[in-house]
Amino acid sequence: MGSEKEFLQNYKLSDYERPSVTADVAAFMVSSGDKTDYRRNPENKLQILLIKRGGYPFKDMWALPGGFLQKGETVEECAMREIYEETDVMPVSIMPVGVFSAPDRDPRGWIISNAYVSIISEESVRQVGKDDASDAQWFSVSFERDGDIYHLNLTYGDTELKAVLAEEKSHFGRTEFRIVDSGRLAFDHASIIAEALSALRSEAKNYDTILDFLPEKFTLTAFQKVQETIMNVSVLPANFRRMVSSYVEETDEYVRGEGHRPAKLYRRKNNS
Amino acid sequence: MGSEKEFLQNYKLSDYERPSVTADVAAFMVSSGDKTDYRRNPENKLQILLIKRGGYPFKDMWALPGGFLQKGETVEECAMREIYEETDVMPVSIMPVGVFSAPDRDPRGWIISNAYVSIISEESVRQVGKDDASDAQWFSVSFERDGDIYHLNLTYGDTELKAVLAEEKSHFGRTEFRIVDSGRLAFDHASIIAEALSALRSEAKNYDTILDFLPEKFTLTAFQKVQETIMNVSVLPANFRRMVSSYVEETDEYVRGEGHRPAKLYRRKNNS
DNA sequence: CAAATAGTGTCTCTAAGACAATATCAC
DNA sequence: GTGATATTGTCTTAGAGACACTATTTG
Repeated sequence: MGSEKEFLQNYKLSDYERPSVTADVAAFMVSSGDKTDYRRNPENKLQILLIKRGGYPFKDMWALPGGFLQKGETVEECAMREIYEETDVMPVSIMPVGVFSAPDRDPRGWIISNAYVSIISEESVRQVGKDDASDAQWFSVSFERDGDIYHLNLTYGDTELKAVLAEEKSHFGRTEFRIVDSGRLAFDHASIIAEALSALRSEAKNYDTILDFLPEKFTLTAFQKVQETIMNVSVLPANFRRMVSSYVEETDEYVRGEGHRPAKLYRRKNNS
Repeated sequence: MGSEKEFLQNYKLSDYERPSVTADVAAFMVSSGDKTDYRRNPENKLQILLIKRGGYPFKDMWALPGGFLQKGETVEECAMREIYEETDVMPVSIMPVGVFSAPDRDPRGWIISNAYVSIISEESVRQVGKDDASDAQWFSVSFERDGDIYHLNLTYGDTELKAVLAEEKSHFGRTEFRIVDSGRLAFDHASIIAEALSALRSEAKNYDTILDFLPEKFTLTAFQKVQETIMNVSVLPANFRRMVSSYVEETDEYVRGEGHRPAKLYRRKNNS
């Protein structure tokens, strides 16, 4: 053991070239739209946080929030820090999507990206407030399959980003995507977003994952709408209630004044 | 666009310190043990490939195969290359497990590891042949839960590595493990192996994943034994057959001379 | 024949899907 | 009352688990 100490004292990491390492985060939120009818419930939208790039390369194009790994932090911490810096919200949960390390993926040089999905509850963002002049904006997401081709459409106000991707390979329940048209998204971020969505959808079968999107107290209909928005499916309310019954517990509060029967508020049951 | 070109010509990645990046691979194989009884089928064992370290740090301790990312390759390619260099076998499939980037995980300095699970079919390794004097050996794996504590036991001949881990947090179907006792495994590899096993088990519910462990032609009993070995469960043969029936198709060959009714060989059906 | 595995048929049980019916509110 | 959502109950169906039974081989 003495000689291991000795070895380490003299050790110098060799001068092989090293890559720069970044963490990029696809941060998703499910937002309830505005009420159009006093008694009809609003539609939900899946949204993703994008940042308008201020400098080269890809100046004025939209990109995922992210940044370089700093010494002394883990990659997860870096990812959480980037989201916190952009939104003032600490994400509830974060999930690795994959490593993007194609040698030519960044025109500035050898930079590999660790991609994460993060889930942010609408309530926390609402409290912080959105700045319309900011370079960080929430885009509505649609991701549709059309044969072997996938269309990823991201919209915020008049800004529409339309990326086209092709299914590359599918392994372990997740799919890799090749960019056909990056649709004004910076770097390879179109494929990162596609894989992040694919990962999110395959996880969203798990009700615990969905619960991370919700505030502390919620109605079962809100719970259901969030899952339907993420998964892009629909379930009969009666069956949904039965299936989540072991994940939630009643409170004695109700949501009133909605123009229809008030809904009981539930909270997450934190058992197994 | 002219000015982006100009920007890139003058761009130099800033002199922030960069980490070294490695890929480490938990390569698993399911081996059929030796026959003890002329008519009884042999037991199966789940095995993992470990390398005895020749130099410091952790000299003479066992570690996962892995190595530094080289310029011009992706992290996946690096992981596959490392396995190929150690076994002469190109893995059928490879799955990301996570990024291990705790600042103090490697005494040599700032080195982050991208961990992968890889699945190797016994047949391909048999053909290449094993070298008993080699520093690369297949260890039998047992990973048992005991309350909040997990015991990871790896054995090869007289060599027994006994690591103890604690469940750190469980998110998205996967669990993170904190090392209580590394059991003579180098670096943080005990926790990488634990997480790799946890990831493998959660994927092994998918029959396609299991099929990657098998040779081209196999009996349904072999198929079942491999799944039972990985998942550490048991299923009634009748039900297993029914459940995999859509994944396989018959050949007209049989395995004879086993002291009991010959089993039909099947092959993977490559549909949907 | 004995011992072992290979393979088939069928009953049961459970969880998900379908759907009908009732409850309760704001206007 | 009307129109909307909230909530409950029950029938149906698909798939997994249990288990009894038959088939086929080698020593």
